Amino acid sequence: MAGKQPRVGIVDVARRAGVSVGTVSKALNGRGQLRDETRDRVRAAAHELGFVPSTVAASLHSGRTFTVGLIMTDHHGRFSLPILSGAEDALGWDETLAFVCDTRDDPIREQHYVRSLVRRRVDGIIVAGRRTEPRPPLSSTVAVPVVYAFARSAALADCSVVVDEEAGAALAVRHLLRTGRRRIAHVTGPHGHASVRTRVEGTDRALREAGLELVGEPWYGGWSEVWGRFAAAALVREHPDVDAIFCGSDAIGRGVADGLRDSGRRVPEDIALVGVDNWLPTAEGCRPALTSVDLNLQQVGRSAGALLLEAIQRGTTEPGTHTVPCRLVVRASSAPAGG
Amino acid sequence: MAGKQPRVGIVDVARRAGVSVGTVSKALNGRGQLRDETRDRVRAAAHELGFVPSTVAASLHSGRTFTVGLIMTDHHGRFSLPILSGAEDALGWDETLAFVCDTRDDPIREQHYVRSLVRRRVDGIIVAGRRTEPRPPLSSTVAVPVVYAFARSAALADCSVVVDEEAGAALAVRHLLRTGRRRIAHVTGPHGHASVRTRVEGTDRALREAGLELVGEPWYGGWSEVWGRFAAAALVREHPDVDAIFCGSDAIGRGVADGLRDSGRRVPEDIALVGVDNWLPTAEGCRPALTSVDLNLQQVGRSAGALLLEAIQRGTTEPGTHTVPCRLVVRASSAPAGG
DNA sequence: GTGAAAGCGCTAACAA
DNA sequence: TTGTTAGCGCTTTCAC
Repeated sequence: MAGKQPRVGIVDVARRAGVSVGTVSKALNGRGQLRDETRDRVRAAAHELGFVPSTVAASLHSGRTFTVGLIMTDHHGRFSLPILSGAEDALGWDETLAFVCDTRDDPIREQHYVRSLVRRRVDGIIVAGRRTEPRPPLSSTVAVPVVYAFARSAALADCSVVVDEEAGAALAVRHLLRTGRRRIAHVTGPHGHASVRTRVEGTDRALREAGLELVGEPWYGGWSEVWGRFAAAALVREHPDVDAIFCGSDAIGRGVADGLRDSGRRVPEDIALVGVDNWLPTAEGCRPALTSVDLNLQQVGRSAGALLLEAIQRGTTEPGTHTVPCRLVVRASSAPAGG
Repeated sequence: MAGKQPRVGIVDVARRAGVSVGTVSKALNGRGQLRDETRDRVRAAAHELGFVPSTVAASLHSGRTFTVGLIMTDHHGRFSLPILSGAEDALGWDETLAFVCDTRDDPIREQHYVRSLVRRRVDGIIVAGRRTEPRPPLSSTVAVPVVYAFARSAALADCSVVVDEEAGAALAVRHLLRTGRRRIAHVTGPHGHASVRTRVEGTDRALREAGLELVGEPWYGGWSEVWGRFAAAALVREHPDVDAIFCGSDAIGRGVADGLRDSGRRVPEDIALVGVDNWLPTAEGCRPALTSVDLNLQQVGRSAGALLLEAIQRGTTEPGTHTVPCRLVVRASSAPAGG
């Protein structure tokens, strides 16, 4: 449909309403002093003509486009979509629209996108990471406010919003302790990942605070279910008395659940489980449903959006790393042993 | 960082290079006839000043923004992100950027987004569905080309790109037949879903072509693993001689796999399994890994992008429903019984 | 209360 | 080969 019929512009509306373009502008934007009658007449004319004002023209004048860029690096959007959704909440989804750019892990592509965004005069950029290691900042020549979300910028003066994973891990462990578990093990992802190390720290701290320590060493491996299954089997062989396992991700947790069942252990009766991510397809598909640490990504997005908005309005970002807490979502996998 | 230092514009470059703005424009866009020396001098000046041309100003003049809108209705992006990625390929990701709008299933919100997109003068809009039932078209007053992807528009004259799910189902069934299965059952989602009915048709057709028919009736239920587990148990009780199950989704397939194992059946030795979606977390997490019908969503996006591009350039869309074939991804769950 | 006119940053037709 | 100028569609002083 449609396409080439010449668009109706403000002058058409003006002609139709029998006023000047200036008046139309004022009428439609509710600015200036106009007689009600005039305002109504203009509105009517605009409506009849199906006039849709062009923000690109307005932007040219105001310097603001009410547009932001979202650089994402996780093609599936598991992290970046919740962040986008939160950012929209903060920026006003009915005001500000987001260009979504999937870098596909290509730095060249990322650079292109950034240039593209700046050329389009976005008001700001949110850079959403997929891993939590600090990431190289965008070229400092980008004359637009930037907020990093989930993965902070390696430049500490940049504005970043991250998840408090250390506290999240502690949350999980304290929950297990509260439900009566004492012999807690930890099966997690690759030692090379910052997330993994941070979560180990949180785990250790919570246990230490309770005068306990981890059963065995953390089991480092991959993020996959396969790894979880394997680790579970090995773990119960090595530590038959373990009564809870904190898993570094929901996928691992799910694998562990299956592995335990294969080994003849019941979840949660014999062994309680907690995962991380609260990714519904996995956590809820798990048997039994998996208690999980939610990373609050939407909240990360909201904070990032709010900080960006401030930066846009004040002209400068609140520098430093801002932290969002985790949230525990309790499901069947961690019911008290006595329950 | 940055923010308020007055932006460098084309006039600054002109002054710096000692030429007029027209010359700068020509030099930077490679248009007109310029001495090489001049062109270089301008480029140098632009570079030194960190000049980034504003596409918003250019758009005002050209009428094109090199920008499209992507309306999505699946918050997690499982369908729309691959579509976006394909669309970018077709539209040229380095040329055209996409505003991504998650309607959150709210028609009001959708309408707002559409108005917002039109105000921003996007060159076109892609509407990505989450289910395959024809969806209500955008208001016909939208004076911008629109292509519907995955879910076609209820208005047949609109331009839509959909997946050939009927053929996809037939593909799955023929694969099972080819690997020596004869007693094939079908466990699928809610009968109310168009996808479900279409896949049943494809299943029936492929069986009929082989002179066979479905074992029992299709098992309609939900899209969940829970349903798959339940159905598997009931199915083997009712039809102990079944040797293959075509599942309406990977989640169902995974549930079925678990249910069969619980019932003491081996996959694929006793019973082969095929799912739909080829969603890696599920298909590859499945034990054994699940053979699956890939919906080729990226290809859907590519087609949608290409059609949109044509529409933008020619000023009108290729009307009608365009179809993209499925693709079978073979994994362990459907290995020949004899293998 | 309303209109006229000067831009916003860039492009392109026309002059020089 | 380069400069001048008239817009693109809108906002906003400043006159009337």
